[in-house]
Amino acid sequence: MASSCSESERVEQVISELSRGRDIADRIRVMLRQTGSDGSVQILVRQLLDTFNHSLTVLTHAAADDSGEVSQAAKSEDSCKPPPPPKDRRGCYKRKRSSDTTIKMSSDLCEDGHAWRKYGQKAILNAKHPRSYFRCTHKFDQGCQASKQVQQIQDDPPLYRTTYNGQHTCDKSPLNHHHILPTPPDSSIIWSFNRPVDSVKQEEVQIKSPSEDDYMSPFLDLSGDVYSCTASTHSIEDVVGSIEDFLNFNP
DNA sequence: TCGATTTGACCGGG
DNA sequence: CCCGGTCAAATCGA
Repeated sequence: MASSCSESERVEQVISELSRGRDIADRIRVMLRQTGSDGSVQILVRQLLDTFNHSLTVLTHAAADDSGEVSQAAKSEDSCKPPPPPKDRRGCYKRKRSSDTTIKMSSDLCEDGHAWRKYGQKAILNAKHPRSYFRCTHKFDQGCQASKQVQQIQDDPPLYRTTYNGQHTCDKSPLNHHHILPTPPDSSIIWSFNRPVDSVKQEEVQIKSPSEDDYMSPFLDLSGDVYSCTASTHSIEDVVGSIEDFLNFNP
């Protein structure tokens, strides 16, 4: 892992190229449908689309994992502070399972329409930059369970990964945030891992989809460089793991 | 003064 | 036992 910075840049380029390939394949699929072409050809094109989507998923995951190689030499112990009083916080919180998680890759920290309150920051092993933890400002007054993590995964150009957890149940405008971004999302990649009962996200898919047919890939492709993946029964790790297995046949 | 952020400690899953 | 996620006291700033 000597040159992971340039490596992540290359990964981004590959992601971009794969996106184009996926779009082209998608257009071919539409044309085949319109011309009533051979069903077996359509299946092949569908598989091609899946391959593009799988590859994009793996690369995004790899870019995130690979984004740092720097030492965690920031563990400086402060010895000049008085010892804090002992606190018993056993059982004071439960770690959440990663259900209903949306990962957004973005070149800037654009506003998503919700009020967030930062509650923590942590240096992550093998990551250059610390990860910041946010929860909805209305967590306590309205019980909103939404939270997000933001981590810079690349320096030049800056690339941020924002992981959204949970749904906003607060009064603020719910969940149109992908559509009300002040800047066009063409520099972002959004991966949504949702259950099919998640009507809000499904609506998002419908809005973004080019209103076509009944393409039944588990990977729903959206317009532009925004992608969504529906994982009906799997966790993100399961999906990514199976994709990685799949890609072992396509190195 | 009060809400937001920072930061080190604590907890628990893997 | 390591490391990521969360808590909460200290600090900041409007």
